[in-house]
Amino acid sequence: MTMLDLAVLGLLRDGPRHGYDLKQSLADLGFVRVSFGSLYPALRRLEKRGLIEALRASGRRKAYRVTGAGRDELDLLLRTEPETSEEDRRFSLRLAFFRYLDPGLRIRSLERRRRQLVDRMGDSQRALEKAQTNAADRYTLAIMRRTVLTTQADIAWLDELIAAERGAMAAQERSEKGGTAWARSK
Amino acid sequence: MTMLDLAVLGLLRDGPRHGYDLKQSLADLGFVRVSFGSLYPALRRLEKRGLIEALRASGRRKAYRVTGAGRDELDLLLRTEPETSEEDRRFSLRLAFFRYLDPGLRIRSLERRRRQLVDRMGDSQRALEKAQTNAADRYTLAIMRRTVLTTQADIAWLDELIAAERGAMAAQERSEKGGTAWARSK
DNA sequence: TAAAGCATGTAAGAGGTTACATGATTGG
DNA sequence: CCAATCATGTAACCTCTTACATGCTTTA
Repeated sequence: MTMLDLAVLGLLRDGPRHGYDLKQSLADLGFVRVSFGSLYPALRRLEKRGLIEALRASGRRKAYRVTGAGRDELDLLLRTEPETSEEDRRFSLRLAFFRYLDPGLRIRSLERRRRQLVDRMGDSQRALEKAQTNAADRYTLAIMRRTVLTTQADIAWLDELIAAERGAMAAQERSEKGGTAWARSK
Repeated sequence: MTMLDLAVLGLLRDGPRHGYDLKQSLADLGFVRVSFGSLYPALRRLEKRGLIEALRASGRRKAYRVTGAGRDELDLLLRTEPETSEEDRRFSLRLAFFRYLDPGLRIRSLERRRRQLVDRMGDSQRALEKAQTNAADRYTLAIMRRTVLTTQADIAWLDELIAAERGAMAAQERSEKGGTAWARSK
């Protein structure tokens, strides 16, 4: 299951779409430039695996929708924490489809990600300090400094996200424990 | 010429290295996990193109060094501004080998990069505002906010780098215009 | 009806990953 | 001397990119 497959599956979960149309949304998800030469084969791959199915509504466009198996597979992919090697790219993708993930798992996922980033920042800072004492090349130092700064910013961003998530969950719980009618209707 | 080829060429420019050894440095350059199955073929590719050559110093290790043609190719790659599609990844790699690029071109390259990032931030901010008025999904908004924050941080980092570069260039010029002996010896 | 853009598709080539195989060297 | 690690290499498989081919639909 490639990133592209996951992205397509997630996008189709909202409702049927055809290939040409998906291309736009894929760009928004960070696939700067998905070529049709990879998009159409991806659709056929997913179809062959029974995760999506084609609806020839229009004669020209070929829309696809996710099957039950596809929904199960997407749920599984969203629940499964990715390996370290894929961590970064997968995290953004999973986040894009977080609304399909159980709220409890969302927070756990965010906290796990936070731990990873904190670990990484420790490593980066140590590497930077070591490089500084070794009087490393100016540009090498700049790259390392950037890694530290980027990771810091990412952690701060995650913290906001986690806080918002906790707030939403608390609100959800309040509404479940005998809230008013409007509160129950999420 | 892939990112990997460029990275290997740049690393070897410092001096002969063998494959197993290169793997560590490649990780530092952002190749989280280059497999030997891609590294060794890359070395053979570069050798076939005459950009590097093997020195069988030890019986066990197989060190490579860049040839004259390899140095020319690297210079060309560093001078050439990458296409938009590759911009991000290439920029970091080029920066890692900036010391091999003409100082004047360095600043131009950094400023070009800055313009790209500023453009991108404009796009991101507009996309975010539009999504906010459309009451988009919380996570979609979070991803967009992250893009804006990351780009901002990157611009700030670049500004420091540009300032440092200007400082270094000014110092260089002063030393060239009849400085003292120790200043001339760069 | 001709042009421009929409939409799907395929083929060739390149490169990456995993897994496997193999030999050399070092340390206990 | 045996195990662990160093070090190189190959094969199968998969996916991506580019380029090309093809037909439909809108609009001028």
